[in-house]
Amino acid sequence: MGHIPAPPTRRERQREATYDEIVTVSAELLAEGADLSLRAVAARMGMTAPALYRYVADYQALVDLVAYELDKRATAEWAKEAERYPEDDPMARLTVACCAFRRWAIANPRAFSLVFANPVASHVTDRREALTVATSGCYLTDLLYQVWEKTKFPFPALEDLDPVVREAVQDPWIPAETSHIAPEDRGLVWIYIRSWAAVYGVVALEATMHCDPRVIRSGALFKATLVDWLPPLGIDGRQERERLIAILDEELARDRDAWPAP
Amino acid sequence: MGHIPAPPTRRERQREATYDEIVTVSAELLAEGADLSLRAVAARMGMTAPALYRYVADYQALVDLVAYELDKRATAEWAKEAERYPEDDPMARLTVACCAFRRWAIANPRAFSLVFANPVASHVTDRREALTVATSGCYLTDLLYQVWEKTKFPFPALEDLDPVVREAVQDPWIPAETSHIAPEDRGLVWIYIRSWAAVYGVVALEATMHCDPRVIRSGALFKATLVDWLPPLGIDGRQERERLIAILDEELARDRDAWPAP
DNA sequence: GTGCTTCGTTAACAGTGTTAACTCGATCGA
DNA sequence: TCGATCGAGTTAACACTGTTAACGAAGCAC
Repeated sequence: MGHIPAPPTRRERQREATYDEIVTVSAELLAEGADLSLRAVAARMGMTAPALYRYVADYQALVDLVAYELDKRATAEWAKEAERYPEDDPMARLTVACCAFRRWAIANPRAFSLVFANPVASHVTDRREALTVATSGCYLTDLLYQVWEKTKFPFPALEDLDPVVREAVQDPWIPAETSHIAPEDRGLVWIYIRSWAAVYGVVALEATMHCDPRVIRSGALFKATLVDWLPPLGIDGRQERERLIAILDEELARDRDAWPAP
Repeated sequence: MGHIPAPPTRRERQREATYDEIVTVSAELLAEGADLSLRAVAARMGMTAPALYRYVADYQALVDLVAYELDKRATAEWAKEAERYPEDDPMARLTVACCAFRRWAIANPRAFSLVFANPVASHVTDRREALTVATSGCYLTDLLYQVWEKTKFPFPALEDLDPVVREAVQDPWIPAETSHIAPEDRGLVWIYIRSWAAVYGVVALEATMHCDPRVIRSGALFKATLVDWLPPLGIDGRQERERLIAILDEELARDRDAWPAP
């Protein structure tokens, strides 16, 4: 009891730093369009490939590690962008965060594939569990919860849900903090899932380029998808609606400036 | 003039058969959970790997070939299912086809990734062009067109569209037959794109398992997404709506029976 | 039959993940 | 402080991958 959290010894700090370098180097490789390989990562770190086995069990573990950390770093990026708007304006923050997510995905398609399109093999429970703590999911759903606290938008009652879904929202296996949601309000989780499916869909379509490049540049598809979600999230008033659309447009304009011309 | 279409010589037939075997064998490999490799394909065909270079330029070409053909075969599958409903009932056919698409994606996640999540590199025009003739896209959009012919559901006027989008729908780079759509009706293509994004999103989420398995089994997320699209497609009447939902439920029930228990 | 083309072979190279055996240095207990 | 221990890293090797080059053996055309 009263344990001091064990001051990290020198070796532990070194080890932690190595882990950090692994994911940083991996991110570099992905950004350069190369593909992630143990040997490439090791080489760029000035090591030989087998040395990496001191840090990851196998290649898949490397991928998982990098995916998890990239998700974390990307989320920090979005959160920072979102903080341009005040804490008591979660809807603005959510809008900005979604745009930042999309921007990140399109700028780093390989990283996106790694984190969000990396097929989860049948029942490898480790990877499932890793998914349920994904930083990005928790961040976005938390923002959505804050929106709900303000607008109290409607969500389906538990008894209106498909029984299986009811069970799923009561004991969710998704990356979201749900412990603070009252049991009778768990229908809210269904909104989490549905809205995530919507933005995930467009972003995946755009990031993998399975979409007209001009449509991607314009951002119109993404915008339309987000705008459709305003009423269900309790944004009814014309004024508030237009305020958010303005924020959205502003973010999308930033993208067009940032990306190179085709 | 009056050319007989050059009767396929023996060699040509042989070659065609070899191509067929390549994609069949590739499909087998993917279905078994193995990953697509030149050597594995060649071995299973009783050949050595370099021999495949007589048929494909390199590995990426193999992937593209297999992706294109799998898409074609899968589409034929969906179309066959859809034909259980009469030709003058395109909405029923579309519903069934979407369910068949989802069923196929979840049953063959690797094939799905190959065809629909395979990132198309920056501006390799060949692959872009291949995408614009994808059989599945043409089939589904054609069904959607038939629905429009019946219900005349509304679509945005050209001048209401983002200028870039307007250009995109007038000269579309998407897998859809658009030549028969009157120029002033090209706003319809925007519906093509948006509805495709919606179903693609859910199916991608489910096929890559980035989703609660129970939600996948229940089919509720997919159902909700499709149901949301009924009104925009001109399905307003309660009767017609319930008829289609019944069809939808029936298809989803089939899935639950077909898949193994978790 | 003589050429030419096409299909397939073997051999080899560079790259991948992965394991085993080994070295060197830091850390810790006596 | 000495000696044991553990941990990070090495090299060598194996079984894979895509890919090229050089070669052989069929089929087809004249």
